[in-house]
Amino acid sequence: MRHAAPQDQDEAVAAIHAAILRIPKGWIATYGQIAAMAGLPRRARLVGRVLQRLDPATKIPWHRVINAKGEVSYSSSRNGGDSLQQHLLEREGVEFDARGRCDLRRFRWLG
DNA sequence: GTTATGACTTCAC
DNA sequence: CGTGAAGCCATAA
Repeated sequence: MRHAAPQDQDEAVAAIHAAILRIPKGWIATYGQIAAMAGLPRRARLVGRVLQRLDPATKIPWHRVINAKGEVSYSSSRNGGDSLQQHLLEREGVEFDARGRCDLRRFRWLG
């Protein structure tokens, strides 16, 4: 058989969603961390791609997912507001720097 | 088929 | 801590 896993990618996306949903409130996780706990060690980019393509009314706490720099990633065509994500995190107790960065070693979810 | 781009990561300077 | 370069993977043209 040539195709052993035709919808393998779909499972990966589902795993990413589950991992993000697993993040407790007031904590944050990086793309690489999410990818790793989802079983995708080298697919941090895939996580970002999934988050950009998910629905505007999703129940996924996408605002808890940030990059390795501890800052909220921004896109040219992101849907919604620019400071929305930071605002949501601040609401959950995450402190942000004046530059829009937070201390990863303090708020990063260990899993 | 190749080339370019992107909600990324990591190392080196 | 900032900037630059290389790496990895999926989507689009």
